[in-house]
Amino acid sequence: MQNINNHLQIYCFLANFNLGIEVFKMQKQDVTIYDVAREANVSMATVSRVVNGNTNVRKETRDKVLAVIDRLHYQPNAVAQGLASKKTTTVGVVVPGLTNLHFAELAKGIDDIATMYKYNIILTSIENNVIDNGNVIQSILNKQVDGVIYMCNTMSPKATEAFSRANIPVVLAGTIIDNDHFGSVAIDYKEADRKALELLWKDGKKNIALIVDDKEAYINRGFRIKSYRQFLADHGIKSEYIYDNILTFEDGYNLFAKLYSDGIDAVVTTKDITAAGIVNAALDSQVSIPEQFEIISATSTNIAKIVRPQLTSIQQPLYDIGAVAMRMLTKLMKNEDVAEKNIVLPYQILKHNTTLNK
Amino acid sequence: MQNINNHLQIYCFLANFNLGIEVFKMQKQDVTIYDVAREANVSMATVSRVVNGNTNVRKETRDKVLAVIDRLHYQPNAVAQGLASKKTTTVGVVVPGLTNLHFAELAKGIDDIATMYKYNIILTSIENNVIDNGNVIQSILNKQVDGVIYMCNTMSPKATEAFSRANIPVVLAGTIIDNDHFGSVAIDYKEADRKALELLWKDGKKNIALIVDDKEAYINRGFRIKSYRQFLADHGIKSEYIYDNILTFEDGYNLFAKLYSDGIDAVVTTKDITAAGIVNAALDSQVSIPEQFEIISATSTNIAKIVRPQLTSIQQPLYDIGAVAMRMLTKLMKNEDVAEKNIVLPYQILKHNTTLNK
DNA sequence: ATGAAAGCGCTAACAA
DNA sequence: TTGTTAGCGCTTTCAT
Repeated sequence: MQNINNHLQIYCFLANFNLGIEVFKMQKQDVTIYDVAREANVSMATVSRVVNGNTNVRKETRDKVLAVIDRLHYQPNAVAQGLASKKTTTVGVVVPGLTNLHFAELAKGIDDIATMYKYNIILTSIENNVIDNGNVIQSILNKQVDGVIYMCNTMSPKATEAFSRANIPVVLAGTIIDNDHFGSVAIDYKEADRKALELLWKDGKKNIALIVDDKEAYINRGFRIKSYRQFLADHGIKSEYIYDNILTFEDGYNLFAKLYSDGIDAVVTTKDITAAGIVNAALDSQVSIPEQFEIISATSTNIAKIVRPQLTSIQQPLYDIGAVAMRMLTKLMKNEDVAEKNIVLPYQILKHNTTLNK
Repeated sequence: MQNINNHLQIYCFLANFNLGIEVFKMQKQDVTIYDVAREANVSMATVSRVVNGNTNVRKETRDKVLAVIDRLHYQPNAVAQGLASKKTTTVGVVVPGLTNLHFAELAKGIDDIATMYKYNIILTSIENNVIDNGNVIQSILNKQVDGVIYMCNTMSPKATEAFSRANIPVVLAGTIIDNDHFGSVAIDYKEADRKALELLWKDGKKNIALIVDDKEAYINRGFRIKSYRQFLADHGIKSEYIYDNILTFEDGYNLFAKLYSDGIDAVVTTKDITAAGIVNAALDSQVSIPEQFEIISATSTNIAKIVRPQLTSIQQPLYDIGAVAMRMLTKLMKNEDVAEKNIVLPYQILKHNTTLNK
């Protein structure tokens, strides 16, 4: 409802814009490498060498050139550099939606390392329920990015094909996809989920459910759900409770009634924002947490510590995942050796107040 | 502390990478506009026209070219396009840190409109307490972005200078800066804060404090703080309580003790994440909200509804601000007329449970 | 409606 | 150590 209002509001504003059009005069860049060369009495090649830190330049020459660069406020045109060198020092970062902290914390790790290595980031989001026909991927590929960090849980065939044709390195960050051409940095999702489930079991909970965003995503299909079924089998539990397509705070809040009527007494959720919804719904229904109902979130952002009672969660090293993924990408982009293309980082289960056992 | 751990962890990982280097073989793009032209028996110019939707092409010719494009999987090189046309269909988005939802919700508005108009986004973050010497700004300018959305609360002289030399449109989103060369989309911060303060006053609170992130930011210095002082003057209040540099949940949590000992009974905070910290600290200190202590957040993200009691807050139309800013930017980039370069959007004060008066 | 040709600003052989 | 030159892949006049 609020979303609808938002959108109505904006369309009104957009409609009210004046649509007059002026002629656009194209103009060349004011000061180019050629100007610097002329002013410094050297060739373009020498200026280029100075700009790129090539050591084959006499110190006096270098200083002379730098002085001119400074005086003219010369700045290299990265587009021209990119065309000539076939390297753009730009990486594509593909995320599944912008409005979640999980992405933000990963992105910080990526950004810090990217900045350290002087790469710029082209950010592209593929919203969850939008069918990606590969266009957005193709669009960043056309921009000649040197590599891509991919954070979505699925990849369309078109996108896969586009990546393979582009022949640039791709590293998955905080996700796993059924494609071993890509590097990856993640945690052991299968093990982490199993530990969370055992924790709930040890607390005496019997009807434990799994709540996921997208059943078909490989990370769920291939790890979380497998882990859950293994857990059920090992404990001789017959009934399986998997709730799918739970994405937002509201989804979580609204799901609780169903969980309750299904007799569920503990859940592992994919996202802490949905866990927050469940917690609040439980409290509003006078269900006591953790005595009557336990929750563990498989993901932990700032939200996990704001919710009261504070969420027990699997704490992934989000910043590290982003940073290590980006570091791996810089190596792949420079064709340096990478010892291990599939890195598994450690995680912790932080026991707070949505579980009994401390 | 957690941050320190994070960083230690990552440095270990980075250090363990193998550093072997291979020679990098540069290769030309596989299929270019030239290949298409040859295969279709037309000139490059014609292919270019087809690619760019120029209508001056016979239908048969167009179809023939499109067939070849399809067969060869031709994709235009955006870098070459950018160099030749001096337009990159890329915009820079500058944000003050990645890890807050306030940015994320604005970014979604920006991203949606950018996608609609086929612009890519180069995302750059300027972390709060880092002195920006203009390098990150210059770096995106060198990439020849066609325009910039700027979301930080301050701008260094170097950055200002770089923008003015680059001569591209800049639109401020959700912020105000002391520079009228830029377009802007925001709400009336002065009025909104005043209304929040009056609300607290009407509830009988007498010692009302203002909590800001950065006293020197123009948006605070020129609007919020002015508004606060006017409020004090109008009510004949002598003592001014402004708390500066409160940025995180923990900052808010830790600040509460001081607020309490200073005799504060109500606050307006800049960010809802710090408000959340204050709320939790108050509850942990057995101070009842809103009876003994009231809080209004001047910003409202998803966090405002997760905190219990739910935050009373000034709800800015974040999505709209981003979307309208981006829409304005598209117009400026195409040299179209823009009726009003400084747009003020409506806001609401959402009364929830951290204030008495409903 | 189509083609020829001159750049866009830079890098990177290759020479000197 | 420095300069010459030929592109990188595309757009855009200007002819035709």
